[in-house]
Amino acid sequence: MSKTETRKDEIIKVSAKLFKEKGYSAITMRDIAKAMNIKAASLYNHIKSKQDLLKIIIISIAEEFTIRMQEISSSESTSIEKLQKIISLHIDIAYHYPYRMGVLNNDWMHLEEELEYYLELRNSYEDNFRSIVESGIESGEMIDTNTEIIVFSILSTLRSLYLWIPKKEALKPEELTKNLTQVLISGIQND
Amino acid sequence: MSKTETRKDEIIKVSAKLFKEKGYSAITMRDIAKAMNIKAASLYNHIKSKQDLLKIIIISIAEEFTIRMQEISSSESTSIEKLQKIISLHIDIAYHYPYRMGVLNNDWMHLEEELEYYLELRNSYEDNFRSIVESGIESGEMIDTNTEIIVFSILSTLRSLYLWIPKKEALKPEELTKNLTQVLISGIQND
DNA sequence: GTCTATAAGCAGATAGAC
DNA sequence: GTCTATCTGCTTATAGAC
Repeated sequence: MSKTETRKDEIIKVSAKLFKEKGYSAITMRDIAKAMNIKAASLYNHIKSKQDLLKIIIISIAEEFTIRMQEISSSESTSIEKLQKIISLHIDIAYHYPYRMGVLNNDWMHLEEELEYYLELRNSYEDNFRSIVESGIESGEMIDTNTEIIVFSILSTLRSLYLWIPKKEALKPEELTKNLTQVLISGIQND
Repeated sequence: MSKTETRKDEIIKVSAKLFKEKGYSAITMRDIAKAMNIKAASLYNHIKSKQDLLKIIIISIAEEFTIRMQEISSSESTSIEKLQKIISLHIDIAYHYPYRMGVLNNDWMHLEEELEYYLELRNSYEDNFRSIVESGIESGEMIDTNTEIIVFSILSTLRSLYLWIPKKEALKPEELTKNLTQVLISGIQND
């Protein structure tokens, strides 16, 4: 990342925030321009198209998830430890890019040329996640229930973090990681 | 519910499916008409406006959630039992109205006149949920961790069920209820 | 209940001046 | 780098024929 924020970076930041709030389709180039106090035509001096904005916002973050998941997957750890690292990964990204996370979750289907590539990234991510859970069940670290339910349940929570993190400014990332790990892995019931 | 499905019911059903797939803003009246093999103008013989469709889809299901949550909240049960009933409630609605659930989750912000009412329903629902968890912690049934994290984590999973239920036709609702309850309440780690 | 025709406005994007 | 002016096509919705 360069030290100075370019005009293009600023446009991407503002767009991500607006897309997250109302969705890609509901936001117009005039909305983005207005939020930056310029005219819509001026945006095209910095970006190619509205679709170009969506691509930049989604693909960068999807690639980061996939790469870091690959690192976790191939690390020397127990399955439970890998799960803890996945939780940390999601919390880290949600803290840094809450708006992009929202766009990734809700507007990926509006990608045009990059849709197929995005789906490959997502499949790679989910396959790694599934393998980790399967290994955990085989090794006896995790309960022997339906793998898909475990993957679905944990991923649903992690993918929704972007909605929740900006609201609770009181909770530090370390605190959140600790508590969420406990809830997701050990459950909420007292023995 | 009447026995015969009216043309209006059919329009609502088709709209919910399309809205769920691409979002309210991305779907045009022409898209809905085309999916029904009629012209867009004909839709207006049955419904007032596009916004009217959104209102019907979202408010009906939001009211059902709030009413049934109220019943659970005021029932004579332990907190853990109430949580099990909430899980069943979400699975039940997600099985019956997967498309509406998607629209409720992702397009509520496009409600116009009914937005405030929707937010009241949602707040009522979440307040009841929070109270149940707080009671569970006080009574010692649940671990004494951050209430908001427990509420957020479970609700995130339950609200995403609509994405997942149509995919796994093999899993019966009873089976899903049993497994999901175990994962959400007891966790996934073996002792 | 569906159609054609059309109104009135808004969308993304470009050209060219400054 | 931003502006004004503008093109072209699409949007929701209505009027009125059948």
